[in-house]
Amino acid sequence: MSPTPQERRAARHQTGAGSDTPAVRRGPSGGRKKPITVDAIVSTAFAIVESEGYEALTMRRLAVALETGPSSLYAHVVNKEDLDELLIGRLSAEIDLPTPDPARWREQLIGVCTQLRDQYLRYPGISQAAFAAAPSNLDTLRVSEGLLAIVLAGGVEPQVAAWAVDSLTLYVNAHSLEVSVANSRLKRNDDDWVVGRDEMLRRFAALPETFPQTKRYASELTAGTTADRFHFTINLMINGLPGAHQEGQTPPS
Amino acid sequence: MSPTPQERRAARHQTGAGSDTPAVRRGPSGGRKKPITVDAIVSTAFAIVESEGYEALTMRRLAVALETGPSSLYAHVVNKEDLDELLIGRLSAEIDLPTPDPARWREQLIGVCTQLRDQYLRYPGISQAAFAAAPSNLDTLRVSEGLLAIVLAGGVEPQVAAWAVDSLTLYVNAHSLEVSVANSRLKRNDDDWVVGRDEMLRRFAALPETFPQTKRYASELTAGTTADRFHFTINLMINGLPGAHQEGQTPPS
DNA sequence: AGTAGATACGAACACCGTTCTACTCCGGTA
DNA sequence: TACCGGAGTAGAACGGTGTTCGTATCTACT
Repeated sequence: MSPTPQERRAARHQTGAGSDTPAVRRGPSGGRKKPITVDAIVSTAFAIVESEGYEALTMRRLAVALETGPSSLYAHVVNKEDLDELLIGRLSAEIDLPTPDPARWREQLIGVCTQLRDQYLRYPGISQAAFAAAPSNLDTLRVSEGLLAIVLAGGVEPQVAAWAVDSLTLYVNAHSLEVSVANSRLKRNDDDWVVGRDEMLRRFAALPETFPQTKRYASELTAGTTADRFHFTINLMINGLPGAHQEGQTPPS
Repeated sequence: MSPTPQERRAARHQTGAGSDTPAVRRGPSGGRKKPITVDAIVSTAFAIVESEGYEALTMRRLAVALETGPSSLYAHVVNKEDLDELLIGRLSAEIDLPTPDPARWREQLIGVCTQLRDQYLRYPGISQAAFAAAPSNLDTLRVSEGLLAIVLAGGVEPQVAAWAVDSLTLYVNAHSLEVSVANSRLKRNDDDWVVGRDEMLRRFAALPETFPQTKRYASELTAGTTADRFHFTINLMINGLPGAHQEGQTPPS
């Protein structure tokens, strides 16, 4: 009874929906107002990541926020890796997936990807955890299922659709991670990190003649916000999909 | 004279080609056969990453391999972060860039991306360092220049070309990182990590009815090697580029 | 010959994830 | 009612990390 953290983790994977014990309150609740639960741990972790970034999320920092010791966490969580999985699990659980509409499948796809990006950027650096997280998690699998359904609704061949979903999610992760580290770089300004676009243009202009294209198209290289680049790439991948309803054409009805 | 590591790093960025001091041999070479140089540090680091993975590359492990103490490294390298930058710098320096051929620009692009992936996978997990590395490094900038030249040779509009190069390199990094962590996962098998394709198929089949598409197309979802998926995505992005010579058509000559 | 400067390195600091062990308190049972 | 097993809570500690400080050593120039 009262499953160990290891058993909880196993239940979160594909081994069927684990029979949830009612979790009767046991043990000491001495000077403690609120007992430590997995949910409380995850919520506090999210608060830390949101305000201080993912790299500030340590077991000790988390324990302090919960007014306890680091070892107390291990009664509810297997690992830090396990905690990471819980985080991206809850994050994916809050993505809402539209019912696939064959006429609007491309924008639906963009919508879900944008949701994912927004969540990742809201909790800076958390996409690093998403890279390590197992795809066997039920919550992340739910998002994959939703994406796959949308692409299939677009009439894309199943094999292409399956791989495209993986490509898209991987790119969303990568983009979010890159933006997150760039943002955290310019916060701690001690590093010689190029900040503004004009500064970047000046550096490109000062480049030796070995970089002709970079010098020539410095303006294009530094143009656009991160959001612009995000939508550009997502569109690049989606438009490449040979769906039944191509190139924004409406179906023959 | 004898630039500090900070100055060396600054020279590696875009502040022109730093005047290289002849680096006359100074200091003690007591019981030491070979002096510690930046080059020796980087080479040893590569050897460690190649054989034990990026996560095994610690300052202490590196110091042991060089038969010295950890603090000795900081005379040549600013940071671990700086060491990472040196690593991906040398890695990019070994990419050979073809002279752009407008007739073969797509395969040239694939070739360079494949080279990058091979290097990243040869040193497992090093793509993590590539994410954090500043794009202002001269060696990485050389690769970007080469890629941009190829895409431009394909007749792609400059703005599209500039962004596409970024998208491509970001995806190559992400793919390599994902493959690396997956490989390192199945080495330390203590985790309940799904290994084989058949095991994955069985898990997908055991999924609840909430995952209809995933169950239906489990075969497609688990099909293909990582290399297959890599080339699929690269082609997806490249074929989406509206170049002058579209869809494998030969130019009108 | 002597000194200045560059190099090397041991010791230590603060922090990390994790484990071991003891302790406290509750619920069910005799 | 008394008790006792077990679940939840912590404190202390272990091995590991990146990094800094102070000091010792050796070379090259004055």
